[in-house]
Order: sequence, then C-alpha cells, then structure tokens
Amino acid sequence: MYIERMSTSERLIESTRELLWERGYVGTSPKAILEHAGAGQGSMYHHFKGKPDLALAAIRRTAEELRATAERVLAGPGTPYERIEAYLRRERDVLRGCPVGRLTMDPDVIASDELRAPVDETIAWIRHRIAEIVEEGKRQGQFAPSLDGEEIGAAVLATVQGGYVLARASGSPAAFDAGVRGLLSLLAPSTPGQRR
Amino acid sequence: MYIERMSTSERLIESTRELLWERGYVGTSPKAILEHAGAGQGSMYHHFKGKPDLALAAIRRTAEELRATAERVLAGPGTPYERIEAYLRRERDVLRGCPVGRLTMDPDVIASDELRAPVDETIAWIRHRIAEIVEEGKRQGQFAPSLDGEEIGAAVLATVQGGYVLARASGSPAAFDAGVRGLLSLLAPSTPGQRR
DNA sequence: GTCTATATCCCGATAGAC
DNA sequence: GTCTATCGGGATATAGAC
Repeated sequence: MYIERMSTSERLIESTRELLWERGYVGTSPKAILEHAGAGQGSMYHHFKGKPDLALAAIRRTAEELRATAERVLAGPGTPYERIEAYLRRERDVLRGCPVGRLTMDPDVIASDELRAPVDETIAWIRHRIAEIVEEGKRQGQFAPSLDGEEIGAAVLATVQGGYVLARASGSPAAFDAGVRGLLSLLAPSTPGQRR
Repeated sequence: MYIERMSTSERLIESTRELLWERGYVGTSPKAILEHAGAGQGSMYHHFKGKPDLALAAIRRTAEELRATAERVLAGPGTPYERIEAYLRRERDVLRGCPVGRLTMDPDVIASDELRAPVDETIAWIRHRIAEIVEEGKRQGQFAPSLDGEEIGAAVLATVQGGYVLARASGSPAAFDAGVRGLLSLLAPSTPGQRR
C-alpha cells in the first residue's frame, strides 16, 4: 500500500484503519498507531484532537470504502438473485472479519454516537440496497411475493456478519462459506426465472 | 443473582463473566473485575494464575450455560421447523449481543487456542444440533431433500450472530427481529407438513 | 485466604523545544 | 509539523504482612 510514501496524516489514518480492523478500538493504543505509522506523539496531536478524533477519520474512510465495494457488486450484471449471490460470494478476507461490523462489538464505539454513526449508516445502507434488489426480483417474478425486501436484506447481511463469527470461532473460512451456501439454497429460484 | 452471597472465587468468576460480555477480554481489566467482585488483588491471584486463567474459567461457564439454553429450546416440542423457529425467536438480550460470539472479535481470545476452544466448541455444537433437526425435517418431508443440514445450521446460527451486529449498529433490536423473520420466511414450509 | 504495598510498564494527553 | 520530555493514572503482576 506504499504507506511510507503518504503524508503523515494519511499514514496515521491508514495505520489506524488497519489496527482497528485487527484489534478494535479498545485494543488499539495511540502508541501502537504511531509505531505503525512511523510518527511521533506530536504529529498525531497536531493533526487530530486525540484518539477518538483519529478513529473517527479512520472509521469514516473504512465505511465509505466498504459501501463502494458492496455497491460495485450489487450494481453489477445479472438477475436480482445473481447479484445477491455475487455479494454473498465476493472475495473476502474471512478470518479478518468485517472492518465495519466488528466495531459493533466495541463498547467504546457503541457508547459514542459519533463513532457509531458511520457504522450504522453503512450497515443500514447495504441492507436497504439488498432490499431494493429483492423487491426488483419480486416484480420480475424471481422471488415469491410473500418475501419482504427489508427482512431478506437483514437476513442476507446477518448471514455475512454472522458468518465471520462462525469462521473466526473455528479458525477456518469453511463455516462462512457453508452459511452462504445454506442461505442461497433457501433463496434460490427453483426454476430459473420462476417464483421459487 | 445474589453475587454477594457467593464465595470469593465464585464472585470473581461471575464478575468476569459479566464484564467479558459487556466489554470483551481486551476491555476488561483485573482491577475492574476486583472492584465488581468486591475483592482485593491477593484473592484473585490466590485462586487464579492471572487474567487469562480467570477468563478461561468464566468463558467455560458461559459457554456451557449457552449450550444448555440452546438445547432446552432445540429439544423442545414441535416439528423441526417449529423448534428452529423457537430457537430463533427465543428471548434474548439482543443489544447486549451473544456472550460467546462476541469473543470471536477479541484479538487476544482468537490468538489463544485455550481461550478460543470453548467458543469454538459451543458454536460448532449448536450448529450441528440445528443440522440434525434439519435432517430430521427432511426425513419427515417438511424440508426439501436438496437442503444440506450443516449448511442450513450455519445459516441459522449466522443469522443470529449477525443479527446482533445489525441490532447493535442501529441501537435497536428491530434489525435482529427482521433478519430472523426474513430467514424464517425462506425456511417455512409453504403448507404445514409439506416439503415447501 | 485476604489484604496492602510496591514494581514495571503502558495509556492517553500536554508542553514546549526545534 | 515534528520531535522529546513529562504527566497522572491504569494494567498486570509480585511480595509479604496478617
């Protein structure tokens, strides 16, 4: 990622993003960030008000990047089912978990409306985006009219977020893949183009 | 919970269980445990080798309790679908999250095979238990023969674990409930007793 | 068994030199 | 803008009195 070529401020944000992903907010100290970024104390407090301020910048960027990645897949080609399948099957660093979702288990993030906001917005956005695609599939007759877009959206996103939990518990991505296959087997149109 | 009536060792374990649930391993200090338990430093290091040893006792107990709670619901009355529904709909402290699943986001827990083991075993056990029930439903013709028990088990458990993530992100249990309803609408036999 | 005292290091932040 | 020095407090553990 050529982190050594970035400005100090950029290096601080990128280092924070990586450490937040790996160790969460509570487990990430300013000292660890500074060492990773190759900067001194003064730099950090010159560019940011403190740990929460730097974390906010990092979380916002990670959230925006995740949203863009999801949209690239969800707005891709194919039927509604195929686009949801593409989202579920997209390449992921499964054992690292979701850089946004993992923050919901961080007590200090959840306690701060400011830190939680980008997490909430990103997750709500992806869920709603899936819901729209489900509704599109219903109109096309690919999904049963009885399905609720928002509910299926929640189930799809939860399967992903929970899949990370299963995978990390077992130390293997296999459980994530199994959950995805299970959900897809339930969602799959029984005949292509038909209601189920 | 009458924590004040327990032995010192019991109070330490129970206090650790509560703090691990609330703040995770990294976010829980021996000092906080001692204050919560009303004990001094010496007591803790007399009964346990240190923080990891005390956490292990706490995690083992929480894991065993969760497994027992799940089994009570999964072994209950009703058809396979109804028992899975009962598991998904059972009363939960949704915004607190899963006391076992949340540990998978803790870097120090995942880094230790000893601390991770009870987490892994509990999650694998519940997943397999659901898989058995799905297979039973297949034999009874309630579920389609094309479904894979282990995959559906993974999807069901992932929906629960991911539901906590969605709920905590939004600060409301509604998203958890939506995911559960979404999954159930996909799993539901279209006619009672029929294959779908 | 439980307590207090102490040790060593890390945490998050500030001050002020350069 | 970046550095080092320093601060008050907390993390984790040990020592030793009672």
